[in-house]
Amino acid sequence: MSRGVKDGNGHLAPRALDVAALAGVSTATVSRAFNAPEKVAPEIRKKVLQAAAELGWMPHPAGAALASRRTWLAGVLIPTLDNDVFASQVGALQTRLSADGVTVLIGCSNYDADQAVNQVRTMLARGVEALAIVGESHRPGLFETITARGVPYVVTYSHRPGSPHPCVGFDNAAAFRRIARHLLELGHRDFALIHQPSIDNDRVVARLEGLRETLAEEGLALRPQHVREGPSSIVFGRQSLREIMEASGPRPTAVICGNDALAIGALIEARALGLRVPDELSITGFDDAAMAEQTDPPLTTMRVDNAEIGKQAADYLLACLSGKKPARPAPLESRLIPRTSTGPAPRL
Amino acid sequence: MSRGVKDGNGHLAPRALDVAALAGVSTATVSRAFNAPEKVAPEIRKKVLQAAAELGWMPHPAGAALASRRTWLAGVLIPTLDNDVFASQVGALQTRLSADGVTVLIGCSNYDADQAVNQVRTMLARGVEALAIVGESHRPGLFETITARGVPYVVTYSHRPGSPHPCVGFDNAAAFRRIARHLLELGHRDFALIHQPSIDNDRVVARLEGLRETLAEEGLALRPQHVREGPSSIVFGRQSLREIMEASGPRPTAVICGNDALAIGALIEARALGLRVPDELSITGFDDAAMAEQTDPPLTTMRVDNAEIGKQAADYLLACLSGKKPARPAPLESRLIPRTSTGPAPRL
DNA sequence: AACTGATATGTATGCGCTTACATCAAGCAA
DNA sequence: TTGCTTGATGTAAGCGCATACATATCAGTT
Repeated sequence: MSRGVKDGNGHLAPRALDVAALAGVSTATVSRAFNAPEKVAPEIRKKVLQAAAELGWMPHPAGAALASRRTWLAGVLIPTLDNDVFASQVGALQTRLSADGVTVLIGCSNYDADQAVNQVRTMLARGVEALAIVGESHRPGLFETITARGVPYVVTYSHRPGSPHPCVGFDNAAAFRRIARHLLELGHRDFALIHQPSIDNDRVVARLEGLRETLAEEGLALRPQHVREGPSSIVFGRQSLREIMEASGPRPTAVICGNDALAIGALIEARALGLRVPDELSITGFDDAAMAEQTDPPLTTMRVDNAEIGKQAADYLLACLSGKKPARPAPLESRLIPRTSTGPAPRL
Repeated sequence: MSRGVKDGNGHLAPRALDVAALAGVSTATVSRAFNAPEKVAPEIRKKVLQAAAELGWMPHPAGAALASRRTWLAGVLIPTLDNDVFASQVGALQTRLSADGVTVLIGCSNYDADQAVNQVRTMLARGVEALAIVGESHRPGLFETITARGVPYVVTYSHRPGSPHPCVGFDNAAAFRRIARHLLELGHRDFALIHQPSIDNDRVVARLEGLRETLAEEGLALRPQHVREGPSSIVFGRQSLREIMEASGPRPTAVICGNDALAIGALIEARALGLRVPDELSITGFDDAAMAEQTDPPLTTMRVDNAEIGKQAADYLLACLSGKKPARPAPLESRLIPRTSTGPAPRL
């Protein structure tokens, strides 16, 4: 050990040179023993590994990154960790990437477009070599910043036909079309909608469009007083259902909710209002959360495999990193899970 | 630009030297303009910043880390992101740390002690300068590895009196003592317990001890057939309550659950069994999840401020990083939220 | 005018590692 | 034997930056 710098314990941090000395080889061989084992004679490699273990040495990532121009870092931009949907995407992404030695940096935008840009900048400054970004409605500069750096990226959670970006996700519009079809087939003609904030959120916007489109095909539309937009909480679901049911004019026979929390709120409030579900009112959710099949009645909802999104996004980015030009991923399926919170529209 | 290395777009990545040339200063001044603005004349600084913006330059983290011996990286080890409790801790930790320029690396152990050690090793190899670790029951070597590197750390989520580690969290044993007291005061004498896996989980173990201890003070104990350990899911809660109620011998009048999911399951099953809550059976949860106040009846549970844990852990680590020897954090409060899933024990 | 001290900037070294290239040894064909 | 090839190892040059130290500048003193 040749330097004076000590770590917090008064020990000297070993370097490749120390390992090399102990093993009786050069630093080049030490490096190769770790990064290109096939180029090193087995017995030499063993000596190096043993010396490293003895000194507790690991390659210093900064030195390695500098010399090799590889950071083995990837970033993921999500709205928040406080939502299972994104948490499981991140979890799966990380599991897959770390299997290939890539470490994941997480950036949360808190649903704020400016924070999103900042987070991406920060991750880029950290040297991430690939990025997964939830959604595609971001500040204009965001994707330019990324491509200007030549960093491969993938948009997750949504898979809009015609998007200029590589995406891993499902077609949000199609998912809501599916829900609408389900209810139309049950004879519903009067719909209400309770959904999460749509600003800067292309997933939500796409869903609304899918819904409007499908209703329009039947000459139907949502009455403004039957649409509520707000935080995706049980409480907002309850409050919204009450307001919708108290509004003047004809009552809806089906309430479509942007996620299961809102739907559970609606379900609870329906009970409080003495409305029988599904006899008098049908309610749908989205996500198929664990709670959805435990409600009374169990909730009809759409199931999306978020872990699969994370995994496929990771696969795509890994392929990019290994120099391939992978094909654009195919859209994932979202699946209607019909339970008993939906039923035939009540006879007039 | 002097080198031949190109990024993925065919552009050359600018370096401090390029910025220096454009601004007509030395690289030292460029560095100072970013890292020690007060040492640079305002108009020169402005020129440098402008040149950097023009070239899209940001300090390369590897070079910076190598030269300054600072990585500005911290790690957090949690069991899983799939649990709100940990997700919000991480979220708050990250928010606080990133405000001070520290990036967070996340390691998930998936409740597996070996993975925990590996994740910590990986993060250490990445150069993290501080670590937050959920819980203290880990493989023997884990904390030694950390201290051998001289890396400051903090244990989160639990705050056991007498722990050798600095902890940010609440006293799990005390929290369950509180629950037990609450039920004892209501006159309950026959208890059941449904809890999550206790292996490698000091938080759960501490809670069980707190409970056993408090019951023992009254000469009471849990009958083995009234204790169920398994996954913390609604389904397991349901199934467990059924088994407990079907067991031979006297029935419990109160069921204590390890978290709200289990309690909600128990609540649902109680209804299915035709048991009136709280008249015939009291049920308690833990965590005070959003759903807890929406159940029928609303769930009596313990509230813990997980975001506060994350924030305080971050504060502690930040203090360590700035060279202080901060005092050991005080335990946080967990608070009983009495709702109507608990009531007086039924008369015999 | 000469000197002092404070402040701003430049010079040059090295952080720990990877890797192109040089070197060397050994095996084999001629 | 010689020359050539192949594979294993060493040599040494950076990677991009921060920073100790040297130098320059200038205001204020005497």
